[in-house]
Amino acid sequence: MVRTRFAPSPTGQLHIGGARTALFNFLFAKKNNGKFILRIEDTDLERSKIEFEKMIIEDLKWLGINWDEGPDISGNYGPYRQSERLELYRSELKKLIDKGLAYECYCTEEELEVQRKLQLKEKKPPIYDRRCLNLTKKQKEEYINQGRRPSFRFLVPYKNLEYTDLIHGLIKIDTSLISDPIIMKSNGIPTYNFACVVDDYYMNITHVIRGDEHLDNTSRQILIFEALGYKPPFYSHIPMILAPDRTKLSKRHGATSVKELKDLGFVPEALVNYIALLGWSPKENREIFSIDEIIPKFDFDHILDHPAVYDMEKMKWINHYYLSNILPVSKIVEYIKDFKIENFQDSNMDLLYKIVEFERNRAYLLNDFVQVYDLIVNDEISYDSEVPYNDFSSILNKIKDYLVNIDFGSIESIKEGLKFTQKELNLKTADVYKPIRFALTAKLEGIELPKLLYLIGKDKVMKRIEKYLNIYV
RNA sequence: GGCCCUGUCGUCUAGAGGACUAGGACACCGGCCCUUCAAGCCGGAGACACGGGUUCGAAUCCCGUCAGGGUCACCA
Repeated sequence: MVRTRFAPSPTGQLHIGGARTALFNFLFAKKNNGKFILRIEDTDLERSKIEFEKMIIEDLKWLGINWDEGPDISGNYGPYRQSERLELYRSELKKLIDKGLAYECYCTEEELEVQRKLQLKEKKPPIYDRRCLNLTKKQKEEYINQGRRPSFRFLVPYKNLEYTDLIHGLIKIDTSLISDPIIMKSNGIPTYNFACVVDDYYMNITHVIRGDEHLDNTSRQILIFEALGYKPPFYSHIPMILAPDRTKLSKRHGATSVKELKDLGFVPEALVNYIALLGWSPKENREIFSIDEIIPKFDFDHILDHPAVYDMEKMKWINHYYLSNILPVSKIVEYIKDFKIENFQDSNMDLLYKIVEFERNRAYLLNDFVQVYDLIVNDEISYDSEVPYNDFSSILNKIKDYLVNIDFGSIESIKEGLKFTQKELNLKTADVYKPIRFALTAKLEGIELPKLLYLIGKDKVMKRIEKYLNIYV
């Protein structure tokens, strides 16, 4: 039985890269009728916050990536928070100590830092020199008397290690180049590389799918698996997602967390579709897939092994496609209500539905609907005095006389009315449309004018035009 | 600096030695539609990092160079 896991540390919001890692783990598990596990790696006491865990869980659920076992669901391999598994790590550490494969280290962080800098300065790789490996009992006592608490290091066996990564293929490493990693901190909390191994083993994880940045950790982890006498899982290191400047994605690159993207007006179906296509592609020339359509197609053969730069424009296009072609109007309305929309009253539900119907073919983000909503509901229009369009007044004075007589019953009748007006006044379409739109919204572009008029209604249309005419006499 | 990973249009990618005049999508440019702005439809431009091999034949295999990324924490 295939078992995969997504193991975020709750030290921040769910990142687009993390979301994709979760997605791939989810897809692979589902494809193989396996289980997908959510494990919280909260061994960093300083930075881990329960709020972040909640946010990550919320974002994952919003995306439609659901797990079979996790901190909020019972399972046979729990608990699913590392902070609740401390006893296990300690007993596993003891096994290593008994085998002579882990040793106490009394070096302080400051001492290690000094040594590291020295090595780097001499252009040497910063590797721990094992100075604490053969400490006598007396030396240890002295350190303890000084008030030092030991951390534990894993004794790396020097050899040529080979393993197969499901995406990169055969990987060879000379382990003598690896520093003995600290596996248990002096505060009694395990370190990532240790807790991860212990949990992957005890949770029966068969496939570890994670970002390329963990490739170097893998050799350490396999070594620990072997030292414990456990069989390591299969590893798949998926390429990283890079910012447009080809560096690691970070805050300074703008919206990169799922929450931010959600607040920008992206819809989960589109987001999932887009991130699935970053680093993976199906055989067909197709761009639009629902998560359920991807599951049977998903395989490691089509995961790329080079990083992908993420492109907000394409993400927007996919969002636009879902808004205009895929999602039902009711679903979009639901998302909009969930979205930040000020002064919304349930009595305007009908209006919202109409806006979605009329505007979906133009909208790229949910925010586009909200803007139209505001345009229609808000009668306080602030015309930018800088805009030199006061000359609309004379035309508008003529147009309004025709406008009063137009039948606002349907979009078609409005269209006809406008055409009639335009012909009577011997004007171009633009010369009729632009002034009306500007008087109504203080903008020169947007939703189709007849639709705008229909949604605002004749009364308000006439009032707004009068108001405009009063300002620009 | 050591080690590891990677290099196809600006970006995401198709490509598993001959089907490649290198295909698709976003963005870009042009046209059509509508005598508004868009959307939509049609078309255009645009890439195998470089240099050596191997082979009858290389985007595809090998080596080197260059370039990018990752990593070397009592962070994960």
